[in-house]
Amino acid sequence: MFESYTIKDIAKALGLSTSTVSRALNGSYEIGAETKKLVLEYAEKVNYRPNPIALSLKEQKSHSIGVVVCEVANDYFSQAINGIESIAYNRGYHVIITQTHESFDRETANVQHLLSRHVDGLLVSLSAETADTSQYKYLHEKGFPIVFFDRVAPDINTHKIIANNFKGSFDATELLIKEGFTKIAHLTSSSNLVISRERFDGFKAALDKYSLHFKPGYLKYCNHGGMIQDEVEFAVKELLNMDERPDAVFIGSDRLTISCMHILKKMGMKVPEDIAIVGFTNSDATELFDPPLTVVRQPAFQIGQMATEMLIKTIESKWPVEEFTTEQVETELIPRSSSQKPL
Amino acid sequence: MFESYTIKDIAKALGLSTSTVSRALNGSYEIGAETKKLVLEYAEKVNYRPNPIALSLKEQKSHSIGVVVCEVANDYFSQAINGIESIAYNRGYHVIITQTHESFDRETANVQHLLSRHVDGLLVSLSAETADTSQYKYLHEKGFPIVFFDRVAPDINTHKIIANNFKGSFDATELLIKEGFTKIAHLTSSSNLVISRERFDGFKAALDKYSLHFKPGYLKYCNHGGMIQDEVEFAVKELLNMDERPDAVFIGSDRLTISCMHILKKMGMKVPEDIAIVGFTNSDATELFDPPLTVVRQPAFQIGQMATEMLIKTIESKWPVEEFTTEQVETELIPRSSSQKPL
DNA sequence: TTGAAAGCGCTAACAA
DNA sequence: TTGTTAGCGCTTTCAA
Repeated sequence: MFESYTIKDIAKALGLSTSTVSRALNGSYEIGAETKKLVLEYAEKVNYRPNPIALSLKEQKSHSIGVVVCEVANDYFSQAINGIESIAYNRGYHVIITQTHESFDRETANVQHLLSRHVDGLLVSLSAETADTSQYKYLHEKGFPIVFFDRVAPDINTHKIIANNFKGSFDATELLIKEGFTKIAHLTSSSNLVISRERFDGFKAALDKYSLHFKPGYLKYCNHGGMIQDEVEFAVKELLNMDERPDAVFIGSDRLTISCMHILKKMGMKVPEDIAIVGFTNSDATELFDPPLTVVRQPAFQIGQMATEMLIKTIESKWPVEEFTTEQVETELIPRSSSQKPL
Repeated sequence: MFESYTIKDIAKALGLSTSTVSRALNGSYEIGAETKKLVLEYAEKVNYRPNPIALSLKEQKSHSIGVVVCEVANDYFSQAINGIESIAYNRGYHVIITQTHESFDRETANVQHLLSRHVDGLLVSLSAETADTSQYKYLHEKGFPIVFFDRVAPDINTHKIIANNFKGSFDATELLIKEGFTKIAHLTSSSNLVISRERFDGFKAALDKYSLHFKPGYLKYCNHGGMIQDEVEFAVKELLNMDERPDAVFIGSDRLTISCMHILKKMGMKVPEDIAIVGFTNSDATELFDPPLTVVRQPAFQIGQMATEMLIKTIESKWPVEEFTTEQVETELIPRSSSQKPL
């Protein structure tokens, strides 16, 4: 084990009491300038580092924040985590990341685990399976700091930060319509998720604006968020086997977009000739795809940063926080060939 | 703050002493069956969770492991972290992730930060900039558990886990040679990294086997690991502007592979017509590229798992660990069109 | 079989 | 200005 100096060691070495040393180290007023200098210099010399565990025990705070996401190996989330980490690091918090793999049970277990670790707050993006948010509601009512990002809980009035999913979807769908596509399907994540609802609404609104009839069969949910490959494949095939096969599909999630492209490729379908594609994704490799993919991109890094700032502010608030805000950030539509109407 | 029951609460409620409760909870022998049952039932009822911070303070262990990687938003590392998390979670450790962004200074700060947090051990993959590994050497000599993965420190005799970079590179290069390419360049990460050396050696060995002359100008290092876009662009352009322009390039890292593809696309170069490509990358979207990319893939998830298992074993060893192993895992070459000789 | 008490590193109320 | 002491939650020796 790697050990370091304690306040006690310093006290002993200098012939002082631990409280004096503590005071010197913490820049208290009630301390002699001489003593203070002495302690500080010695502490510097032996490279003294306060033991955060002891501090945590004392202060009843762990200086850590728990993160609940479906997966790290997902461009959106890895970028968001990057943002989370950048803020937390500077503010002296450490970040404990847990993955749900889109399972509600795993999510519950993770939250329990994080609580038992006494995290000071939670940054959560719900799993695709999660329909029941009562555990969060309970915590929130007890005054425990929680910030939701991306996949938020609709029925909990706490801080939230989300992309403008409606507009992102509207714009993407409108792009397809303006290109001349009329039979536009929508492949999306779990119907449990608010983002799925919002993205559908944006999609539907664009259809309505151009008086295109919405065909219920053109809407496909993947309730496991695409974690089960068969689920996506089944949905895509159903779409392609319809009597009136869609000529374009707007996809509502990162994982689904990439999965769908794999499936289409495997089936030998040509994009955009056989079917045009626009999808939500934060992968920066989509420009290199065949064809280059038209995407809706979210500012994941900033979302992570904002969520973390909000959370830390809530954690450190002297007063119980009663006012909660929902921040919305804009998405970016990047038009490329996958959404172009073939001549 | 969200609070939970303590051993003291239970003791008070049951009219017992804290030590008795502690014994009951820990399945000690020296306890009456009745009392034990009573305590256990009550603990269950109130959903008692031991305070890990108090435990850490007592045991002088934090039950956390520190991870040092260059970036989370990188397919190789996000997959490795996934593996790390999967093991750590089950073994009751939590994982603190830090990112170096390929900077040595940031790496040093991260290690200090992790140590001040009293992590029980370190899982590290060096930054591209890191030439000086003395901080690790110092810790290792003090008996502090460290496991290196992927980007290992050559001069420290501790546990390491790496891919068979030599063979991965040899196979990739051989594939290009067998296809008929003769002017093969090598674009790789920092010359500080052992993996760069190993990958170069594999590359060179394949050249030698087929009696192809190695042209020093065909070797390009990116000492910032591709974090600086200009650095990659400069290297690629130099390669393309050579009198005897290479007809293929073997790329030694994930980030570089994707960057290089972006640059070639921007320059309007055709792959593999103008230049063929094989690259190390763990992205699962490369199949969708134009053209589909021939890649060397590492079992990142397993590497993360193995490294974590080794680390936890070292941490929990009763005896000072003296024997260190270097585990090697095989890479996978996935041939696709980017390495095919045009007819 | 159970309880009292000390101690892990630190802070802070209280005393001097 | 400095020291003494208690206490954060828990384990563990020692005593009963």
